Amino acid sequence: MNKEINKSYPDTSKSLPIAMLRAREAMMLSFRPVLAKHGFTEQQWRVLRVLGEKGDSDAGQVAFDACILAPSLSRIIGKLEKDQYISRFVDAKDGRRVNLRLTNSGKEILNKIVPDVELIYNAIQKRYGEEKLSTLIDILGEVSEWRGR
Amino acid sequence: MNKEINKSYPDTSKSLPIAMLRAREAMMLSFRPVLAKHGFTEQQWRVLRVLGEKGDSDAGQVAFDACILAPSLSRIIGKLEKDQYISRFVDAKDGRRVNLRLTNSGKEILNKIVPDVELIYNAIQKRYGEEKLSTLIDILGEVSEWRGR
DNA sequence: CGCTAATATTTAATATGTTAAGTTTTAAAA
DNA sequence: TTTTAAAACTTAACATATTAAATATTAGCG
Repeated sequence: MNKEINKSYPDTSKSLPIAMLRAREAMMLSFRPVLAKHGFTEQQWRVLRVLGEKGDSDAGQVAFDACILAPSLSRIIGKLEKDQYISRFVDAKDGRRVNLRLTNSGKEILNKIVPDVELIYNAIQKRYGEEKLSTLIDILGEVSEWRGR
Repeated sequence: MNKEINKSYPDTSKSLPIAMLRAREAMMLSFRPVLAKHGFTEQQWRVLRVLGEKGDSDAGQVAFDACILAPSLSRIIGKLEKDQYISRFVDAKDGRRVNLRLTNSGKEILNKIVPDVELIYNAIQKRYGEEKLSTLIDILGEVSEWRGR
């Protein structure tokens, strides 16, 4: 009887945003404990990773790469700097920009965590196959280009 | 020169969690303003949608369907109830459970927002094609089954 | 039936997400 | 060059995310 009433509403199981949220959450349930073991949140970890991968970057670039909004990033780098994992200094050529750099301590912890994270990722890859995951990443990449209407 | 140093780190562009975050964010940039226009956040909207689709449900079910953790849901339904979009009452058979129901006001606003949201979704579908998006949702569904290690 | 474990939800504390407004610095126009 | 607009961050305010602990209720067991 409720079926009749609700027939007109769209099916959330076909909602792309929710589907992505669900899938992401399933994976993070594996990753988060590993990061927490080392005392980092998911977002703090993304900042460290991005700096490790791309080297010194300004805050705007890190925000984009780590997919974190500027206001959030400000707080996050504040804490990471306080804890001595990164250093922060204004750009010499453009006083508006803030450059970020991993400290030695930051590099060390990064090298310590990466293997644990890779372990999980490899398990996921073994479970679903490289091809399927590669297809997934490709389509996600395309959808990331969406710039509304 | 930085390339040498960073060669050992994994490539975030191949990180599934980040890829999903990015793609999701691209779509939400279109959806959020529509919801904001009606005074709802993304999460509040998911709760309304789920109740509209599945009818009366207990909080635990809504939490699962809307992919929102219980503590967050508690506050969200607190606000939605205060604003008269949903009603909340303890289950008659199990005093631990809280049942949620859309009010008439909630159904009205739902019917008002759904078309706007569908409009955007249709544009996305036209842009990428049903087949590709269907493939995407399928793979996301599989990955959602991950119960890691 | 009474005790203990398990469930469903809520509260609390800290961190991040989101939008708007504020600062400082740079770029561009008049 | 002076004024003005834009850019890059930061701060602020409110909402949500995450984990842990507290509450209340039900289920199971002896």
